[in-house]
Amino acid sequence: MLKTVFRFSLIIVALLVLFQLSNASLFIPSIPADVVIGIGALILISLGVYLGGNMKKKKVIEVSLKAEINKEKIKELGISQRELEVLNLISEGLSNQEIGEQLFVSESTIKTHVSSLFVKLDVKRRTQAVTRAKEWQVIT
Amino acid sequence: MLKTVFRFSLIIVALLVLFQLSNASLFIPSIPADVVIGIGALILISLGVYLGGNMKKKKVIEVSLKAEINKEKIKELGISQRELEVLNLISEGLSNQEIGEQLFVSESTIKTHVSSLFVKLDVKRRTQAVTRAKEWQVIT
DNA sequence: AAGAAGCTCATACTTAAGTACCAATTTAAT
DNA sequence: ATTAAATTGGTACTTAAGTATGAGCTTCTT
Repeated sequence: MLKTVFRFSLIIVALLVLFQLSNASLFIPSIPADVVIGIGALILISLGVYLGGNMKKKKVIEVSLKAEINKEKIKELGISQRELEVLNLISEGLSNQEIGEQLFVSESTIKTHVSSLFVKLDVKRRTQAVTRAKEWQVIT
Repeated sequence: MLKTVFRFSLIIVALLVLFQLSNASLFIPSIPADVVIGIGALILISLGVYLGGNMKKKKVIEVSLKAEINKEKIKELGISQRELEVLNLISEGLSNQEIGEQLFVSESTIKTHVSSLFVKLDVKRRTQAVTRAKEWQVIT
């Protein structure tokens, strides 16, 4: 927001400078008006490139960051908080036992969560679960 | 390339139009010079935004597309063509048997490739292999 | 020609993954 | 307070994954 204000200020300043220059050129014949206009044009184009570039950049970054997790989809699938944790650890390549150790529960519990996840994601294997979950933006 | 030429043509045309306008304003007092300059400035800034926007856009897209596969890394790890195929199918969630069917070889062969891959990627499980391979840009 | 590397396949084995059922406990919602 | 959902855990079982080893075959290089 502050940056936007800053940019508009820049535009205004640039315009004022341009007006001053044009007035000067009209009263000082030693500097041709064409040269002044040319310089002004270059400055304005540069300014436009700067402003436009930043705008586009932000847009792209926002898009790539927004494409992360779809909470509605998770709810729609009925995936619980705990299941989501397990799913993320699966995607990191951990075994059921390792996941159990990390979450301080037994391997049996993890197996229950995993089986439940497979039903909700409609898959048969954990590798499939990972790709499917990324497809559906359940994980990143 | 053609687009670049087109853009520069646009710049030149815009400059010429601006010069004409400025000349006209100097001889036709009914139109204040300030107004002409203001309009010209707006046109130039718009042009700059358009040009700069496109440039940045291309840059970002190139970066996001370039971050795909690191062939040198694959060579460095000594991963063969066939192993790479198997690795990609693993990342898609296929079982050893399914991979064998898809590549018209036995499950035994796939197991051999998989074990070989695990050594090269320094992992113990196929889920780990996928995350490691993506880390190292061996697959996308 | 001989060796190296890649691809293939098999057997035998161990381990992890996944399924099916059941059940106790906790937590959140009605 | 009662129902429903979530979390936890167990047993018993089947299936897939992964390891180890050996071997035949092709291709490419030296």
